[in-house]
Parts: sequence; C-alpha cells; structure tokens
Amino acid sequence: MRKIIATSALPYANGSIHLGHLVEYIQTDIWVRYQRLVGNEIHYICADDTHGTPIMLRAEKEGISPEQLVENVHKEHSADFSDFNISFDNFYSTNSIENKNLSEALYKSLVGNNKIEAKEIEQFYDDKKNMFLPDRFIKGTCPKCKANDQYGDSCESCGTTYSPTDLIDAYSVLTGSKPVKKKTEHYFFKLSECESFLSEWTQSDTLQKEALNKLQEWFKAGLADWDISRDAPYFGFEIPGAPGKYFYVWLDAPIGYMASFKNYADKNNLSYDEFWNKDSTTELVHFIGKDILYFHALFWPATLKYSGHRTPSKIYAHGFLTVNGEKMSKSRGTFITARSYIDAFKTPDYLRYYYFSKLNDSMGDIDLSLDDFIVKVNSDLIGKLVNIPSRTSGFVTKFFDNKIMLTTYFNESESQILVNNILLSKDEVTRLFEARQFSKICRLLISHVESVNEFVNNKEPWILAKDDAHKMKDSYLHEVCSAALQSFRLLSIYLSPIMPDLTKKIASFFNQEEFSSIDNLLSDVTTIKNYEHLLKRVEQKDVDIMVESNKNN
RNA sequence: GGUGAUGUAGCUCAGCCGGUUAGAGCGCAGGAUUCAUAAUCCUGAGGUCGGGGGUUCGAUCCCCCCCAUCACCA
Repeated sequence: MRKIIATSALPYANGSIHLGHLVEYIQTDIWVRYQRLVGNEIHYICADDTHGTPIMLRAEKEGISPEQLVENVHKEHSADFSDFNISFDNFYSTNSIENKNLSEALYKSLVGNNKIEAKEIEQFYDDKKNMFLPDRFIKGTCPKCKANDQYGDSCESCGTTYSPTDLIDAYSVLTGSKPVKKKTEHYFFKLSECESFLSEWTQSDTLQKEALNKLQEWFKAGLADWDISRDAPYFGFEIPGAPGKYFYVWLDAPIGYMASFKNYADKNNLSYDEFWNKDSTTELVHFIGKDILYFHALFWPATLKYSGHRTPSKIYAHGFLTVNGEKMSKSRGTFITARSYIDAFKTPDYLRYYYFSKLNDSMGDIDLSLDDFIVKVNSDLIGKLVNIPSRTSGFVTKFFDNKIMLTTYFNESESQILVNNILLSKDEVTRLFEARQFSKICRLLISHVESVNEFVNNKEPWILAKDDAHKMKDSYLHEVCSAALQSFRLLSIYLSPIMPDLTKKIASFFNQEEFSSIDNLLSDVTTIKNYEHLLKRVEQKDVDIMVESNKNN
C-alpha cells in the first residue's frame, strides 16, 4: 500500500473561488478519490494562503483586521469546497501557529546551511503611506506604447515588460503620490547555489515534459537569488532575529502544506516525520497551475532540501481555464464563481464530469464551452448513463420483486460478455486514473455505456415482457435486465471518484452505502430500490442565470 | 521583444515511434424502436489536418518561414 500526501495549491485568501480554481481542485479530488478507491493511504491537504500586502490592504479598506478578513474568507472557501465535494482531509490556514513554527524552523535551518544572505537593495516607497510598494501597486504610462494606467511590471496593452522606474509619471496606487526610491536590507535565499541539485531533481521524473522544457529556459537564464523578506508593515510572520522584517508570502505559503499536514497528523495520530523526514519513503504529490511552476519546481524543492527535508515526488501542473474559448471576463459574465454555479445547479457533478471529460496529464489549457457543457452532460449522463436503470429497472420491479441476478448466474453468452468487458477494463481504467488521463477514461467508459444501451436495444426486453414465460425468476428477461443493471453498477464504481453525489445515489439504488473499493467489483448485490430519477437535465436557463449573476460582480 | 504552447469535420476533442480509404461524441439527414423524464439503436453526409516551403518512396505527426490565439519573462 502506498502512502501519499496530495496537495492542491493554496487559494489566496483575497477573493472568491471561481471555476478556474476548480479545475485544479476537481482534478486533484478525482485523483485522490481514485487512490482511496484502490486502497492506498492518501492524505489530501490544503490551506488558505493568507499573507501579503494585498490582504493587508484589503482588510484595511474593509475596516477589519487581516486576521478577521482571512477568517471570513476561510469560511467562504470552506463552504465552496465542501459544496463541490472536494474531499480535503484538512483545509487549514497559513496564518497558523504550526505554520509560524515551521517557517521559523525551516528558515533557521537554511541560515544554518549558509543559504541565506542579507543584501541592501533599493525599492520604491510611498512616503505618504510609509510603506514599500510592490510593483503592482505602482502605475504609470507605458514607456513604449504610451498606454495610461499600466502596472509597474508590464504593459497590458502592448505586453512589454519593464521595471517601475521605466514608467512615465509613475504614481502609487495607494495614495497617488510619486514613488521614491529608498534603501532597505532584504534577506535572500541563495538559489544560485542550488543549481546542481535542482538540475538533478527536476530531471528525476518529477515533472511533466512540458514543465521540464519551461525549466530549461530558467536554467539557461541562470538562477537568481530569491528575495524572501518584506519590510513592515506586512501581514505575515516576522523573521526571527530581524525586527521589522517579514517572510515574503511565497516563503511561508508552501510551508503551509507541511503545517496543514502537521495540524491534521496531530489530531489523527499520524506521524508527521514519516512523511517529511529527509529519508521518507512516502510520496508527496503537488497539483498546481502552470503559473506557479517556478515556485514549486525551484524554490520549494530547494527550500525543502536545504532545510533537511524530503523533496516532492511529483509536481503535476495543469493549464488554465477559458470559458467559451476566451479568457474569463467579468463583463461577459464568464468570471463564474463557485457559489453562483452551485446556486444554479445544486450539484457539482455536472461540472466535475465536464472537467473530467476534458482533463489529461498535459499543461494545456482547457475550455469550458457553455453550449458544449449542456449537450455533453445531458447526452452522456442523462441520455445514456442514467437511461440504463431508467429503462430496465421497471421490469425488475414489476416482475421480479426488485431482485436482480448475480452475474455469476448468467447463462447467455452476450450478457456474460457485456459484463466481462466492463470488468476487463479495470486495469486500463486504474492505469489511466493514475496517469491523470481523465479524458481517455471518459471515452472508454462512455463507450461501455453505449454498449449497454445497444445490448438493451438488441434484446428488446419490452417484447420479452409480453410473454408470460419471461415473467418468471431467472428467465431471459430477468437476465437481460440484470445484465444491464449490473453493468451500470460496475460502471458507476469506476465513475465514483468523478461524481460523488450521483454515484452515492446509485449505490443507494443498489442498497449499498457507497462504492468504497474497486477490489470487490462483484459484491453480492441482489436487490434494487424502485427507480427514482437520478439526475436532472441541465437547462439552458440555469446556465443563463449563472452567467447573469456574474455580470454584477 | 524573448521563450513556450495551441491551431484536425458546424461544435468539443482523440490521433502511439511519419506508412494502406484521417477518428469519436454532439449536431445534421435518413431509418429502426417505444422499455426509458423526447431518452435509445443503426446507417449516412461532412475535413486541401491554420497558410507556404522543405526533408522523405511517403507527413496531420520531422525541419524552416508566415498568420492567428494564449501563456510565461522570476
């Protein structure tokens, strides 16, 4: 049995969860639920990322403390994840005592290993607000295309990147005053000294090919030391022995994975050390978006390595979400929040299925086409999948007292073959789950679903039902309906990591609590409940309501 | 600007190391069927595989250029 920690990236506690975030949480959750289904020990860990200037300033604007803000957001995020059936074992916060202790401890180890260096740098400063300004809090006119109100790091109009000094008429977003340069001492993590380790680590089957390509660019450019400190005022952890200096949010954010696990392990009698010690034999798997590859494939393993910990086993990066082929947009209503989706559809399964049908192991972007969403979900799930019990269980209820035959008692070769083909797909399905080839699983399973419908069509149970001989137990009619229903049950087990709401209902239809293991596919299920419709169609008007509600945000 | 990715039937996507008539689902047309909350099954039409050039006996799949879209540039 494998022992695994899986993580999804920590959502920033500065805004609501939207459908773009959910690509990652749904992808991870499906993978995690699959691991549980095959009996591996897996701990799904996450937390809110709570520190940094944007959070400090937003709290100030709302007239509350940053602590209060991140607590409010934590409640909102927790409810969103729960409603999407994201099965975290722990969803914690980086603003926690465990994270403070671990961040300090890791930092001290880095200092002990001579990987931290203090350097004096110059930064922009807002002297009305008395604080240093991150690049994105400085705006001005683009030196190249003269577009107004461009951020301090790059121009959204022409795409040029530059430093804030290049801007014409730069001003502070906070006060409008002209930023002035000011010297300050910062702490740097000497990433430049980690090159040989990182070069080796990144090539040890921890990354996707595309990610590796990307890293080659960075290696080619040479690794620069990493500025890990910020000056007060800053919402975060103060650096030990350095009053007024705080850890940069990206230092303590990934340590939040450890902190969340520590918090969880302490409550559940698990060994923290077994998972994080240098010589750990457990697996550490990070699911991330391709935008934060830099942090997870360079800083993070280097931080772990030089603080005496194990390094990640796998970094799985996914692409971005587009809606209707375009970047999510607030004015078009395609910047869709998790909450508005749930309000409109009540169950996450439609979206979980749709993402599942499109996801694979690459870093490519995926598109949520809302028209396609409606037809795909309705056609695959309602038209084909749920149609199986809908069209066959009536006979079982009417003639066979809700009893279905065990597959081992099937006499007829076609019903045996139908079920066997589905059983035989188990290895393929598990292999594809493990490899995150979700869209391939989807095609495979739907083709089985189609075979079941084809089988029912060919066997014409409604004709058989006109003959009294077929209304007897173990008759051919009984076998045909049982084969369809048993097939449906097996397919539902394969689908259970994807659609927990739906498959829980299906389990209950077969008088089972839930589908908890893939190992006993042929458990002795013999009775069904009277059929009640399992899933409602997706209506255009629900999509419209959702899109409309996002236009006002 | 540099780097990387993407561009395959109306739509959403598959296409392994280059190799016989390029695939699926949806949609569309025709047919079968009526058990199922217009749900199923069969058949069919549909593509100069972004454009141009090259390598090769042969390229959607390799190389170069161009166009479009997107991302990253710490």
